[in-house]
Amino acid sequence: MTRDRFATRAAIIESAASLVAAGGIPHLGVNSLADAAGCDKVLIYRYFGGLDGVLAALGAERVLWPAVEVPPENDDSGVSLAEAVQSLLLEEWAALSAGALMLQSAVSELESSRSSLSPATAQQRDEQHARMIATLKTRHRVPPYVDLPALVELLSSALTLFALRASQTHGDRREGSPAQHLDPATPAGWRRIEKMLGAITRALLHAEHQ
Amino acid sequence: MTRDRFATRAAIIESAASLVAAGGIPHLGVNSLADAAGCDKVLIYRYFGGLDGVLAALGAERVLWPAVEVPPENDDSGVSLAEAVQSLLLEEWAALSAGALMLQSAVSELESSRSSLSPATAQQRDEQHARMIATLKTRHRVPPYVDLPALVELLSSALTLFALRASQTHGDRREGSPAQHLDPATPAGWRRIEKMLGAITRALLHAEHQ
DNA sequence: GTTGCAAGTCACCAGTCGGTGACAATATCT
DNA sequence: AGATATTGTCACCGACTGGTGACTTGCAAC
Repeated sequence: MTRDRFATRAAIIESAASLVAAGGIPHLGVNSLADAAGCDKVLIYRYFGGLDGVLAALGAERVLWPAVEVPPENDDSGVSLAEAVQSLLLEEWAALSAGALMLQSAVSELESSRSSLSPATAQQRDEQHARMIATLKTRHRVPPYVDLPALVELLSSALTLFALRASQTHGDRREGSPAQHLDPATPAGWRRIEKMLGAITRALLHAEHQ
Repeated sequence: MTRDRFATRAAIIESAASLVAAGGIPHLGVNSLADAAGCDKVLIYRYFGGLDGVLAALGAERVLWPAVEVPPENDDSGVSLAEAVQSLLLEEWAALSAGALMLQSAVSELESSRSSLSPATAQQRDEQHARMIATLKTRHRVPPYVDLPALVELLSSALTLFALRASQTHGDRREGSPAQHLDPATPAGWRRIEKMLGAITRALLHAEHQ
């Protein structure tokens, strides 16, 4: 072992990230973390003061909420505000679904055993949405009667829950679903959700509407 | 102790319900459950085969998802389809927020440590939504171009996530939120969400639209 | 009453958890 | 070189976990 404090510190955080991504925060323990990082568990207490310190450091230097970027420079090239909002939300959903650590940190907000990751996640999400709305407002005219932050928050929450549920149903599709039933984890079901998303944004954000 | 198998069985399930409601499924253990139920833990294995059996029994005989009822008999008395959908969703949200066991079982769907409560929750939710849509369709004319199940699923998911997040933020409001920020756990923020909900249902479900 | 079976209790197992003190090895500075 | 402070290792602690076998208590049928 190279006696390098920064290196082992980084190894601990790295291992914590992958362990959390794999099994969730409740399954993260001092022993397993030290084992995965290839160091002794006493170093976790020395460097971070305990597991919670590791999670705090993890939240401080990792991306816990997808940072979607508004596509550059085609300000008014035919793309409407409704389409822009929809595509941003779908991008956020895709990035969230693909990032196991993001998914787990999103779940950590909801668990009764709170961790230091939860506030970091909430803050990153808020900042990201604020940035998204700010750039949208500079590039499109937002009708004054529509509450864009509320709309984004509502739709983003719905998509987030879909992503969380989908991440837990791996092939164990439940049968007996009536034809009427809609399952976002199914391609057909997801297409309906996408269509509904488009319908909502179009109905609310098109200027000719009320 | 009254040597009554059914009584102790019921006591175990009852204690399991309150323990889960209080601390979540991950905090439910054989020892604590037996202690709370006032019986020996070996009975848990004898009667249910283990903790998972208790959770399965719990899911089978408890309400894990609010069963909101369509208000009776005022079919066309001025209440529009949009208003009906909105009020049903708000009722569902209120019932979900008030039921600790419901909240915890909803979280259990998202945890990596799956339990036998998750499928029961999902099934109850599906059935409830299907019933809600069915009665809505009999009492109101639903425009053919609108996918009512998808709309309900999307809005219900958003409200569910709001309820889950709110149940975990007990007074530890985070500061430094910009004026632009929207927090559903705040009265003002929640009012904006409600308004947005109304705007969406109205924009999509009013016949004169599109 | 006496017998038999189910209900309930107790003691214990092996394993894991988080956490700590004493110690060895290495790097750094004089 | 030697002295010192830091980095890493090891062994151990008490507490708790899920789980099981051997036991005692009580009800109910005979």
